[in-house]
Amino acid sequence: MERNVYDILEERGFLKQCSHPEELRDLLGKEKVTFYIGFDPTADSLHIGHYVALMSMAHMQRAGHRPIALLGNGTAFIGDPSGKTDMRTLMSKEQLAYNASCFQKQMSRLLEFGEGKATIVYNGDWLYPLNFLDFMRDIGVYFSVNRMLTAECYKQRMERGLTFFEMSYMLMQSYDFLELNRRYGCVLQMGGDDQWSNILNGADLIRRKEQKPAFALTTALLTTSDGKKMGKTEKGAVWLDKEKCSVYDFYQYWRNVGDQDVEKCLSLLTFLPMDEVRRLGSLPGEQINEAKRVLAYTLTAQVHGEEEAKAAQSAAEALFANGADLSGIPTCVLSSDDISASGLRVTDLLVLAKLASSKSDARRLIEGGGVFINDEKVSTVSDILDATKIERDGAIIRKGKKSYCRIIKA
RNA sequence: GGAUGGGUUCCCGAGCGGCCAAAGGGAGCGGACUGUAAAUCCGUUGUCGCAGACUACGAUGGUUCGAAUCCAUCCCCAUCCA
Repeated sequence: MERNVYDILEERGFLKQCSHPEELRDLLGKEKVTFYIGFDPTADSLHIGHYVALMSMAHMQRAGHRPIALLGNGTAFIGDPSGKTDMRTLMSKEQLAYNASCFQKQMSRLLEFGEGKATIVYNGDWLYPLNFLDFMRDIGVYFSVNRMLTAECYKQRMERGLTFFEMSYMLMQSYDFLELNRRYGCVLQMGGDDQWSNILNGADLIRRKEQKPAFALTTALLTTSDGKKMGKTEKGAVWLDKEKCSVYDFYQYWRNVGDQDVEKCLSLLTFLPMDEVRRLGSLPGEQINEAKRVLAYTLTAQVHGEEEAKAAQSAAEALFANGADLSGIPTCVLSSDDISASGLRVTDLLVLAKLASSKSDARRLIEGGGVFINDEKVSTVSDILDATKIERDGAIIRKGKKSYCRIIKA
């Protein structure tokens, strides 16, 4: 008898809250369960926060259950308000459709799609045609405002203000669950712990309206040991798309996680057996770097493939431990226009290499002594790179200790 | 709809006619120290070839030699009343 996936999720630290733990565990142990997680396609790539959710889906699928990835092109049309303070930006249906297709591509690396396997659905399919009055009569009546306001997530919002839309977001998400229950016999919704009340209410809706069992389960959010959100870089989120976050940067991000966070990352983001995870996580002192290498390599390989991961790893070894292969580090190819426009001034090159956000920024970096070319410190702001250095293998320009870019002539 | 208080740089938050590119904190970046970690200390954080100029304090106009600071209109937000 295989292990119950519920126990696996629990052991790996995914489990946060569950509406009916015993009942759900039993169910997962005895039959193929259809479940779903929703994703709002508000960007053209998934980021690492989504990845935890994908991992939980993958574990479920490996245990024989059937995942549905719901793409919220309907809900995202208005914008998800939870936790956001900034204005929700309105997105066109076309943009949402494009984003959704990007999501789908990235998901297929971890989930197996096909007949009887994982499926992708779009909630716009049923939300766009929805009639407001019907919806209120059929669904709205099941939601008590009093009860909603006692929910923790709304309590916090009460201080800053709450719009009617935010209240109804829960109804829409609950309705999604109901719709999936009817269409696909979906009985479980999973998601990040911040989604708890939305998910729970969906399950309740099914139980009340359909008189059928439905379950809610939330998984841990990726946070650092001091409770901050993980997956942020200077450029924003850690994206899964290598155009938005280079493989090298991706690798480096994990290579540099805090000591306290390695074990958690290994267990949530990789499939390594737990005793190995625990062994790596408890390595003392400097040896913990071994765990970080494993994490960085394994996760990069999962997301970008073995080849890319190897390149990133050897580039990292090359730069930090004087290895040889530099092919994997980010490279900036200069056209002859770039060369004449920049005059090969180091400040301009830093901008071209995306190591500095502006020339002013570049200047500050140089003044602060943080810029090196082929390991020689750039001492003055007005420095110009010798044109012969970008021939052949090019010049390695470095910002600080960890950011590199190879400058090479086209 | 009415009353009151607000909208400031990445975030929080001071400033309330010139000394403001704007205090302080957070976060980021760089340096030192290290283990490509954390903590700590130092520097830095609008743009442009630096001095200097330009663009910025919800939006648009106005008053002033001079506005983030005063006035008008508008838009948004919070609290209370309906």
